[in-house]
Amino acid sequence: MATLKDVAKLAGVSVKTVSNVVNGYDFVKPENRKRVEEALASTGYRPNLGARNLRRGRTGFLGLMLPELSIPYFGELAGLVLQAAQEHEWNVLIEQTLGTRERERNALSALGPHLIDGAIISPEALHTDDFGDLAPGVPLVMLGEHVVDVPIDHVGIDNVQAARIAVRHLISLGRRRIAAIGAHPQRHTAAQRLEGYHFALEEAGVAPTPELVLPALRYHRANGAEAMAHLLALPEPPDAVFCFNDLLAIGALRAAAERGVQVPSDMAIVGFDNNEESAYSLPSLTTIAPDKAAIAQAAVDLLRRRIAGGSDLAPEDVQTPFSLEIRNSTIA
Amino acid sequence: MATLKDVAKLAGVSVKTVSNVVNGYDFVKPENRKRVEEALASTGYRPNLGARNLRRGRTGFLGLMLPELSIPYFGELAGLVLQAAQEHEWNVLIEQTLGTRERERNALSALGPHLIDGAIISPEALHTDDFGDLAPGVPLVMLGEHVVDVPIDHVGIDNVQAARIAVRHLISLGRRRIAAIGAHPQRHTAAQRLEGYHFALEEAGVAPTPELVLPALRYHRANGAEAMAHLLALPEPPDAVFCFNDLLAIGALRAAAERGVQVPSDMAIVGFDNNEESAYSLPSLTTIAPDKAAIAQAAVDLLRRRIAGGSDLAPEDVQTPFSLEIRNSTIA
DNA sequence: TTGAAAGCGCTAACAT
DNA sequence: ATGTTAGCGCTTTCAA
Repeated sequence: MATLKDVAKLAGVSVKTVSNVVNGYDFVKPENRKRVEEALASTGYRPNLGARNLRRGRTGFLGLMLPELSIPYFGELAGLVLQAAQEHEWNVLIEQTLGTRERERNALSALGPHLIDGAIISPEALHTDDFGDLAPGVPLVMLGEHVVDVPIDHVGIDNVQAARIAVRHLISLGRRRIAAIGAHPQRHTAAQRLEGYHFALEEAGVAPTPELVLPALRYHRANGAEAMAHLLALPEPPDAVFCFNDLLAIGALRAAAERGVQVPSDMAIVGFDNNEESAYSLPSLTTIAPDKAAIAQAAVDLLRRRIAGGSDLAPEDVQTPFSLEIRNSTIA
Repeated sequence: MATLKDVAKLAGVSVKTVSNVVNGYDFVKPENRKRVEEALASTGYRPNLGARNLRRGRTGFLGLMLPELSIPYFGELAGLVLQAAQEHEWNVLIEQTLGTRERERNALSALGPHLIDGAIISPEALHTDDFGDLAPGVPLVMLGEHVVDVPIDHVGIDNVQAARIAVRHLISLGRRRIAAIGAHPQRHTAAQRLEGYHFALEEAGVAPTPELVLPALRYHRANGAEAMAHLLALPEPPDAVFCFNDLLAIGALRAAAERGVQVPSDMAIVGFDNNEESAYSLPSLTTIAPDKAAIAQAAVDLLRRRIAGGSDLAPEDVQTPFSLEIRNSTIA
């Protein structure tokens, strides 16, 4: 592998001149520039990024901490973050945490400042205190969950409002016995979506029914199926369900089908996330569709701002748009 | 950020001794070891990986080139590769190509030897010649597609056999008019699966019907729906379809449902990949289930072997196991 | 067992 | 406009 020195020797100039050419410094004698460019081409020179970054004091990497790539929402999001980062010549290092606090803490401290210039994190179980032993100086952007008392940048949608719109849609369809699947004692987003759910019920004058609010330990398809099975075994089952994500909804859809419950006539279902698969389920899923590209873009932009601007900037909270995607799980 | 030097000064020893402790070198005087460990702890020292790797001549990174993280198969696979790589203290750098030759070539040359120790690539459109201008010296493992005349390691399943088993399953169910969705002029795996399809028909004494073999430009849900719509418009539609991946099958499922065609009674459907979502579709999808964890593991192992052993080793071809997952899209 | 020092490839301050 | 050189933080050879 050719080094700057090799190229310099071949072109008969100093490393400085070669470095100047490589880095697009303007003031190089045309003749020298030409010789250098030829030498560059003939050696197939490629800068050693490790060395460059060592010298520059940056790494060229962004960290992306998320629960699991196999979860559609995160797979889709990660793809978009990769694209947004690529536009600024950042490579992205993905760290999977499986949503456990233990691994989230590890990831947080593993993302040392030597390895990355900044990180986008999508925590699920992290506590406020976990940010204490964090390597300082690593710019962070938090996605989704919003741990309020940690002063870092945040990108997400208005979960309360989104949930409210989802449930309002069910109410507009004449449903009154509306369940919720996905309550979770620790998760902030769960609390917000639950709040939106209650909000919508209240503004429609529907009394809340605690037995219709089901928890979900994890937000996988199996959990949704389980919860729906439970609801259908109730003396008086609901006529609609708002699921806190699409996977829960897909699971609910299956549990309903297995029991011969017709969706949407007997039971309307709304999800959250707009996974690609949700447009193809049978019936297709009505869901809240966050603008994932906007989330990825905002996260990368926020990181750039903070890497450039330093830690004295006040933490920002960017709200990205979303929409309600109406499909056949609520309207035949 | 504390450096080795800082720690050495604090502990009153040389950097060498600190380095010895950090790297687990055994022969350090217990007393010094203790002092160093204390200094390490009190400074919160973290090695600068860039510097370490610069010195060691390795980077600590693995490249992973794939079409798109939002495609479930690749999302799931990427997650498993990350896990396998983590066991050997490798970070993984993911490069998305969207399956275009252009971007696959770029990715290949971008994965310079300075950046990564080796790469796992899952090409879709790459030609043999594209490997020519490849930075040499970068150990490569190819997944899925098997460009035969490029001498690099390969991991995959026996596609011919898998397809044969899938179609044989349909035949065992009494189906005789069996379509295939996913033919593609350039893709090697498509050719193999088609071969297995023909193989199974032949050994059952079923005459092949060219009009039942449908191409798919891309392997997305929409393409499957389109192809199925085409098949159902035929004067004599098939009674079964073998789709070259699960996304095509999910699309086919939907197109069938939209036209009131009952699956599996009127039409049996088999997929390929065993995406997580396929266990939850309605009906659930019978599919070929490759052992993705085994693929990820084998790829990382092969890379380790080659990074250690050099380029003189003969290219290996590892076949990983798979199974036929029978669900309700073929048997009610 | 440990210290001193070279050097990985690069950038940039300084000198010319 | 370009050459010389220090030094980023680390590992490792050589000497002691």
